[in-house]
Amino acid sequence: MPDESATREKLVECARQEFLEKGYMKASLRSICKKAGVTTGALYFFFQNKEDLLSAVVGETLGGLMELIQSHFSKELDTEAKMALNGDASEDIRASKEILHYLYQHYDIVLILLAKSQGSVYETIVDRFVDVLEQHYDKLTEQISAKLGQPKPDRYIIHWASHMQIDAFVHLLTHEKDEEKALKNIEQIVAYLVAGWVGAFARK
Amino acid sequence: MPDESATREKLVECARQEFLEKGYMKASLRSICKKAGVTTGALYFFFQNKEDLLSAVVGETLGGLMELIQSHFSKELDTEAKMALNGDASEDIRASKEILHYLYQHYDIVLILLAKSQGSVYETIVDRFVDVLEQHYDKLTEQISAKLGQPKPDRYIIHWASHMQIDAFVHLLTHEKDEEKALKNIEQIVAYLVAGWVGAFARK
Amino acid sequence: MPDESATREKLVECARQEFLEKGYMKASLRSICKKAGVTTGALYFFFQNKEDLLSAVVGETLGGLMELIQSHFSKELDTEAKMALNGDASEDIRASKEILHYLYQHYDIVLILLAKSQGSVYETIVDRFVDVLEQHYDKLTEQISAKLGQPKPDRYIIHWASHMQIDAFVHLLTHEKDEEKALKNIEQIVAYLVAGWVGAFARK
Amino acid sequence: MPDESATREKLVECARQEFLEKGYMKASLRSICKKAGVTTGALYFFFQNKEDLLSAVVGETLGGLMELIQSHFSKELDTEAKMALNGDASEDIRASKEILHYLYQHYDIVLILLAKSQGSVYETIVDRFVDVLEQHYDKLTEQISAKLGQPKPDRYIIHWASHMQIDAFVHLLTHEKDEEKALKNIEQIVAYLVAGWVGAFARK
DNA sequence: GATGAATGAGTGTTCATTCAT
DNA sequence: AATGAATGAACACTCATTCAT
Repeated sequence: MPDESATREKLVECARQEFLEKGYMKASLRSICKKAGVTTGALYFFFQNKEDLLSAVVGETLGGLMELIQSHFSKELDTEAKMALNGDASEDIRASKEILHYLYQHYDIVLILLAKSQGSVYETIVDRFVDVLEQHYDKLTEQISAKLGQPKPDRYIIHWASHMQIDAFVHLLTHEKDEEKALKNIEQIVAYLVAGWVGAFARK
Repeated sequence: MPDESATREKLVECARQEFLEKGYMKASLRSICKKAGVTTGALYFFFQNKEDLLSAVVGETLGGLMELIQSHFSKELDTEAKMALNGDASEDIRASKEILHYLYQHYDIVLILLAKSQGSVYETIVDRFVDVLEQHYDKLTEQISAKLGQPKPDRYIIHWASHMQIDAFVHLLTHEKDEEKALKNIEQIVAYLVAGWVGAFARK
Repeated sequence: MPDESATREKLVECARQEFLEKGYMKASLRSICKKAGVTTGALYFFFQNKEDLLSAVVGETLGGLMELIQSHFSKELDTEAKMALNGDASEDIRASKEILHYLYQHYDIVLILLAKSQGSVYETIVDRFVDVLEQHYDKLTEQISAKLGQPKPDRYIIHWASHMQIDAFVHLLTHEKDEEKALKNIEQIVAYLVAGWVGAFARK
Repeated sequence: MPDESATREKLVECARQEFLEKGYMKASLRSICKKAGVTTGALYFFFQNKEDLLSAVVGETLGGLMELIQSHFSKELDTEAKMALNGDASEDIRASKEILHYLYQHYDIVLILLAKSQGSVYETIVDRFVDVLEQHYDKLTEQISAKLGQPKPDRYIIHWASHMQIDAFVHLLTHEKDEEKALKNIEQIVAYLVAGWVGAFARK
């Protein structure tokens, strides 16, 4: 929004391609500039350094994604707990599809974030997503265990399951380029994960 | 086995440390040689290039691991199918623990393989593990679906679940340094995963 | 006098800080403009180049200093020669204090000139001060040697002693931030230097 | 002594020229390598960085000079004090000539050290020389003042006079390329400085 | 078996300066 | 009077790799 410079936009666009192709570390600023038809000096007029350029590529999308995830996983838990007890995964599926849609709308950038950002500040971004989910599931299992009169799953298993859920998105993205097919698959994945939670309670 | 040169071994050992510390891409051959107290020429006498050195570090352990996994997931499926139908996960747990034990015995190298090999041939190693599991589960679900008279889960969900299972190991390894604790956690994970399979069948 | 632009003044002010902090060579025009809140284009509207900017910072003060020195060392020499012969250094001390006061009033700029101008036209400024003194002492020693009937000190020693006198100011400035203390020290320095001249005559 | 590589020596030699010509900061490693007919990689095989290269150029000579100065100014002071009281500067002259000879034998390098090292670790090297002299003169004036029954000159004036003495060497070196002429001049300089000390005592 | 030396292309980054608007 | 954009050359430094000895 704030910037309308054509050169800047061309740089961001070429950087996106380069990061996607080679990953952050192997990406070459020279190569990006060459593609964009400018000199390195021009790049450094718009961006402070390599990492800042990555942020420019990724920032907006990341912000939106973070918001989306938080909005889904920071809601009132009561309804969700009840649905979970009834084995109703419809809400989970709806949320997952919404997120998935966002991911596919920003396909390249999300891929850079999740799989090509090694060596940058974003290399641990997955962990931050996991954190959000983990807090959500911590509270949710708390409620469910209270209602069931059964012990809550281990901290570790909650963390792990949150991780798995994020990994499920990553996997979809990296293995299925077509959004429609991905949307079909996500339903089954959610079914698997929901059933997994059942196992997590039963076991304990 | 084939090599008994002290220099070679020192190089491999120092390379292991360097790869573990910095990851494959950021690892410096110079730095490895310095630690080993030899010159780069010596390194290039024993190894063809950087990647070959990584193979020397990782090869044996990887081979053993591949064998172990294959031995577990290429057996006769009949018994396993029956156990699965009875909800008996004891065999799965036993197998998982055996693999986990192997992973912890070769902790550093496995970590390099699974989390520090980006930029090398091994960056897709996880996929090869997944392949083995996928083939196994493909056949297993075939049998189970036949016995249940229910449709088999999708190809994708089989692939994905296999991936999740491998990721579970990766997660354990990277989040839990202590083998004993990891062994406790794996039980719950297996419970979760087994329950997940149930969900995968039910859905379809 | 000639310029009243607020931007120009801000630039000169910020340049002064930067030059003082980093020295001429390491000073960055970018950094100066940033501090001043303008772009490099603005700087180049007012100044031709980096050196011209330094001149703007330093020019007026340098001019005043040059005048002051010249006014002190281009006077009639007769009286001074007589005082010197009587061992009376009071006039020298007075002059030195007046110059020193000027230096401390323009502390930053003088410091830039004397110690931070390497790489610019002013890196040899000390030599120009020395020239003035040298001419003065050349004539003065001429008179004194005539009156004493003793040979004049060597050209070199006259040049050197002039240099020492300038260096004395530089040293004071760089080692003593407080003007009052500097004023006390200068008396002893003058005593040292005057006595030195005696030695210069005696020797020859 | 320790190194006999022709390339290394050529690099050191070319670096000496470059540092002398442009000063440390403006010296370009590229340019040095070009002159030496090697690539930058070769330079970095022998030296850790730009500063290390400067050390290689300057180190030995600096070590020798430091020793020489220390050997002259760390001796027993008793004789010197007596000579000073008798106005006998012959020993001072002898020492100064010996040092001066050393300086002229290593003309280029000394010049680099004293006048071209700004931006490197050596930019404050003069201060270290001054320190040695200052300590020497502190003790010497102590003895002399005791014998004279007169107060010792100020700390500041001792520091300053030490500085002047070093500056005298710097001045000679930078203004007189011919050692023989320099040797003649030094006698008069010493006479001036010795007389100056007399003034320093008288004043106080 | 291993060294010491060297290559050559590459890295991200900074700089004073220019100029159309 | 000043901006925003861009140049182009330079910088110190690092890398995997090679090879004569």
